[in-house]
Amino acid sequence: MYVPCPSCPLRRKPAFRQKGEEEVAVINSMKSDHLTLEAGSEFIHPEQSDAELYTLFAGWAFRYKELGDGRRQILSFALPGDLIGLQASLFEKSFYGAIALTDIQLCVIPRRRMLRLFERMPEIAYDVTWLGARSEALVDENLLSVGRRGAGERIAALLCSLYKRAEPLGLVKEGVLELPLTQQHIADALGLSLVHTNKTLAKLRSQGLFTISGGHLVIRNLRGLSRFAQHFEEDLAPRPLI
Amino acid sequence: MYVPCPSCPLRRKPAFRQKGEEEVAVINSMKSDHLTLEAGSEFIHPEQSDAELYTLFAGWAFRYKELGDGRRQILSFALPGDLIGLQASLFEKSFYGAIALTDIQLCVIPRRRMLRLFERMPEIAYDVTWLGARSEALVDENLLSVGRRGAGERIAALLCSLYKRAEPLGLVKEGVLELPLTQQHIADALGLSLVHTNKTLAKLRSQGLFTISGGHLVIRNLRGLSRFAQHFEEDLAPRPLI
DNA sequence: CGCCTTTTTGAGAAATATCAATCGCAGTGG
DNA sequence: CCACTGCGATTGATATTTCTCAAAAAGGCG
Repeated sequence: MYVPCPSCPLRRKPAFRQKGEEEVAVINSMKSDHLTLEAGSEFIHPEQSDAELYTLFAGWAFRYKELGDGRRQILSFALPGDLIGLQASLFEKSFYGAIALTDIQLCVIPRRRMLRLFERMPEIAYDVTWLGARSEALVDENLLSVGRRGAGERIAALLCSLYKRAEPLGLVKEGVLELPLTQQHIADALGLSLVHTNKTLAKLRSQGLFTISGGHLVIRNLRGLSRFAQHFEEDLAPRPLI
Repeated sequence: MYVPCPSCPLRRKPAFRQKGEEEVAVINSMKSDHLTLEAGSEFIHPEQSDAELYTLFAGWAFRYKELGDGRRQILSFALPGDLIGLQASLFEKSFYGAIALTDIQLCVIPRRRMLRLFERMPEIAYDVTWLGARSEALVDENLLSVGRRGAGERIAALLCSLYKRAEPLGLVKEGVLELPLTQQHIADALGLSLVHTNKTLAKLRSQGLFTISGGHLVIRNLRGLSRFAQHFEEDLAPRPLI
């Protein structure tokens, strides 16, 4: 399957800034491939030296780092429209790995074309930089969580954040968000152990702020959950889609 | 005091990539000011809507975020040559604050000139993006620390990282690095309490891997400290200086 | 049904936080 | 010179949080 950028359904979502035809055409010309990968595939490897730049077209993924003895930290989750691999494609080697959480589709922008892209269309270069900055903002927020929020607050903040990001992508249907995270993923993202994550999650659920089962998340009171988590950031929108 | 980019002493350090005259001239033309600020000054405020882009010319600074009730997380430390404020200058408002740790000097690049910069010199735009990605990499590494390393490892990793970054800037003299961090800063950066930071630091010191007193850090065994911290990242060098 | 992954539970151990002083030292005013 | 003040470092005692280990329960799937 190959989706040409001008007819990309993502581009029409409210989450994204509408672009002119010419710009979309240039983006399309940069795109070298459209990949389909199974859940669990690692498409950027730690230490990999020739990673490409990707836009996640469909599905969920995450970036992670790990220590020598196997301890793993998830750095950020990626949703459709997110750019993945900017660092990895800019540097000589990647300092992180990226794995598909669900089956995914990726638009590929070859790293070699990056500089040419900067020369050819400065607006797009600006947008790439913007998206890189947004990616850092996501990690910043995560670091705040892991460093300063308690276990319950961390989980609440993560759910809020994902929900707020998923909504303008049209991923929330009738109040239900399909969340492909296992409790292990949540623990890995929040710097918690699996067991503690499970117990804390149970406690939160029992307070009635949200429901989560079988991969379906329903937030009964987003305002209240945000307040509990002290999570007050809205997702920046509209944003560019490369 | 005003330092024109072509005669910038920083630019000659081994940490930085040497640039052509023309490029340096353009950078110089972008620079609108050279500020001198006292230690403790906050030069980017959380929520600020019109932050400029800065290059730290001299001194140390840090970026931070905080929760409503005052809990504070330091996101990253900035050393000379580092770009600060890319997110803040790209977005409508800043999601973090930035404060001078020591007396500092900043080169100012007005946010308004950013897009023009992208049009005028794609190589520089590429470098800005590169520096933004490096900034994210620093936060990634911090998040790994806070999420997965124990207190001792966190401190060791932080010291290693700062030392490895300071060295190519010529800030390490006869094995001694002047470290302007208070234990409270270390605690804020690592997601630890002040008391625990103090006790852990004392324990580490007693193991003889390093010495730290009166703001002077001497690492006796960088290899050993790195191994203990499981910190194996070298600072990327050479890198662009904007 | 049997096998695998994920979730859940219980119990005890370890790490880290909090509270409350005290100490050391540099600057400051008398 | 000395008392006084303020900030950062240090210490001891105690309270919480979070982790680890071990095992059982619950689903999903061929």
